[in-house]
Amino acid sequence: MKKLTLKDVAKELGVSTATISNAFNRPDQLSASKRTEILDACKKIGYTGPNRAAQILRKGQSNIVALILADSLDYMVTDPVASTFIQGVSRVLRENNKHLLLYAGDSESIADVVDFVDGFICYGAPRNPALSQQLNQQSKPVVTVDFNLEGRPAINIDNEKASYEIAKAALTPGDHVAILGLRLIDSPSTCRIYDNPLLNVESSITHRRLDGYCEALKEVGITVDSDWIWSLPENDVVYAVQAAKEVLNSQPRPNVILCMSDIIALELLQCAMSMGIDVPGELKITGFDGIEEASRTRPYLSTVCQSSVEKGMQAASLLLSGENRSLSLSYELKLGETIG
Amino acid sequence: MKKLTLKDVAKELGVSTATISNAFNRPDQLSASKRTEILDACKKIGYTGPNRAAQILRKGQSNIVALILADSLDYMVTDPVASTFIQGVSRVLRENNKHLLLYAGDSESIADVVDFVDGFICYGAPRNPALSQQLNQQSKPVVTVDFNLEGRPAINIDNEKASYEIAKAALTPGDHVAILGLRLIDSPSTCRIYDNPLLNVESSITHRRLDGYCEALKEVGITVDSDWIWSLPENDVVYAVQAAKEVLNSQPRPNVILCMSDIIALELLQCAMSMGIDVPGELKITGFDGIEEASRTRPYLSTVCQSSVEKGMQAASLLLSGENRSLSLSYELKLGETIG
DNA sequence: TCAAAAAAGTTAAACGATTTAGCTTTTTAA
DNA sequence: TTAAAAAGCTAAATCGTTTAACTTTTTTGA
Repeated sequence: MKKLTLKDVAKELGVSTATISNAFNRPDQLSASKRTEILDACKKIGYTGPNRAAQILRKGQSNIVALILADSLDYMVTDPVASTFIQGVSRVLRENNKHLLLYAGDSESIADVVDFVDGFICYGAPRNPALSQQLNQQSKPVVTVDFNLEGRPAINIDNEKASYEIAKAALTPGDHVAILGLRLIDSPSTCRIYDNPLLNVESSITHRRLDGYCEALKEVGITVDSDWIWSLPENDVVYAVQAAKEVLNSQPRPNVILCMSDIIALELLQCAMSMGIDVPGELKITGFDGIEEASRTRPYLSTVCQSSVEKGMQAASLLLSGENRSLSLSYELKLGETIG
Repeated sequence: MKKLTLKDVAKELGVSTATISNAFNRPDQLSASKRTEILDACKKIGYTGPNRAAQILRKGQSNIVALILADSLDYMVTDPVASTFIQGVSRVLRENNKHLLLYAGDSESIADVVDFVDGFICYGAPRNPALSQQLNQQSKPVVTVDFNLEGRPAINIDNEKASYEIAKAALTPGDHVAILGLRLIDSPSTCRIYDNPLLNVESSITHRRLDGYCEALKEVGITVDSDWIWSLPENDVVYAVQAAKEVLNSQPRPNVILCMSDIIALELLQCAMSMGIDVPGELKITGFDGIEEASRTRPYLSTVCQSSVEKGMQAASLLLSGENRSLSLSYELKLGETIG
């Protein structure tokens, strides 16, 4: 049996399609009695309401929000920071009867969805820079997180300040310092910077973090050559392990390593311990993010805690509100046992 | 400036709308020369292709697949098992240019999306049983995972057999056994079964697992009273901690505890160790799932390993293929240090 | 009591495409 | 040379709603 349409129902009840439509969408447009009469009849004959596909076309509204994650979903979905972010987003969307479409930041284009979604939340700089452009050229609302898009509302913490502070807390004059960074250069594999040009992603948060570290280093009177800076292509355990081994086997071994994420820091910590290196005696480690696991290790990690759930909730709220203001969220320094 | 429509383009180029449409969708319907001419012109005037919302209505196809997760997204997105499943799904969808809509299993209804999605993947029994009914009544393709829906293709491992095997490996005649189960009864909080009626979710995998345990217990000649069986409402750390404390403080303390998930088992393990209980000397523990963390603990967990990524990939492939066959995936017993 | 205002419904034109059937024109086959 | 087949294109119907504009009926207030 074919699915009923609004037209069928109208014919059946001997009223116009507009009236049926109004019964569902605009109660003020008809008498209460007629409305309940219609709704009851619909239930009886098995009409569950206006077809959503048609509604989307006609109203130009789908109740679907696209969440553009920086990289392929493959990486992102299992990342603890990203997935708690998704958690926050989904919580608010749900409260507002919106639906969540996950979109990979390394996609070719947003053309596939831009016509029907109600808006975008963009989490991190999309791996494919074309997406940023496309996002900015289209007219649906966008909220960016950990990333900036000219003229669009953004949600961030002050990455530079936070990195400065955590670095400052870890550093002592004379330290030999290494930095394990994220996407600082454009390479698909983990590598030391050497003379590679820094990736110029517009207001990338990892560059902000680097700036913060450098500020602190300068203040303490330490210089770090670019070959003591690593760049991992993804915030993933695989790359973290590799980088950890590399840095710990480099001569002379650094006694402070600043990591741009907890994932990296934890892997480094584990690697160091398995090599019998004393943390924080011989090696101090700092992370970034404040994931749960970071407080369960022994010694527990020094890191910058930011609430991803909060970020997600704020992002979704901001998008739904339609306002165009940006938000700077708070963070918290957690000075743990890995810096003594 | 308003967005261009196919009609505008047709007028501009002096051809019919059908031709423009064909240029984008059915190359065989026009000459190659005309096609490139049209496509070039479109690029020039800034027409990016047919409006997707209109396409969805007209074609009845959106390239969107809804993934219904058992519970609220809030719980599910951060669950390691669920999120690796999502990873698998997203990988295959991406390869096929499909998009992923996340849908909560505790939603009121699927009416919001059923009209426009191309199909459903249902991961676990939806918290709201009405969804199962609605899923079965509608005509779009559905693939179920860790859960069965009459007449629909399903993907599972043999939960009963796997549980039987892991239990068998852990048990010795005379053991005092407890079971930490999942959603065995209908309660929003962690509780012992006592005389509560078992939840009768049609072919719930956790009941299968219980059956497997019981089979093994019977064979070894052990009986387990229902008050030594716990039921957690969610596979979440919070409930796991609570249950762990409860069971470890019960008198007489069991010396074997069978857990229906690794999350539960790991929390139990940690709790036991902090209480100074010797594992596996005084207490043997088994888990279920084979999450990564389970192999990183010391002693490492005995569990049933199943590949969630694989499950996700198979589910998506099956859905896209349109076939109606079910799949029984393989699993692997990992007999670790927690059972000695 | 009566004009004006408000309420309740209806009509018909969008929304922006796809697709079938049919009409020309060109190519092929005999 | 001509009939048949193929290619290329168009007109018009359709997908299932929403909504602006309009008509008719009811209510209101002076």
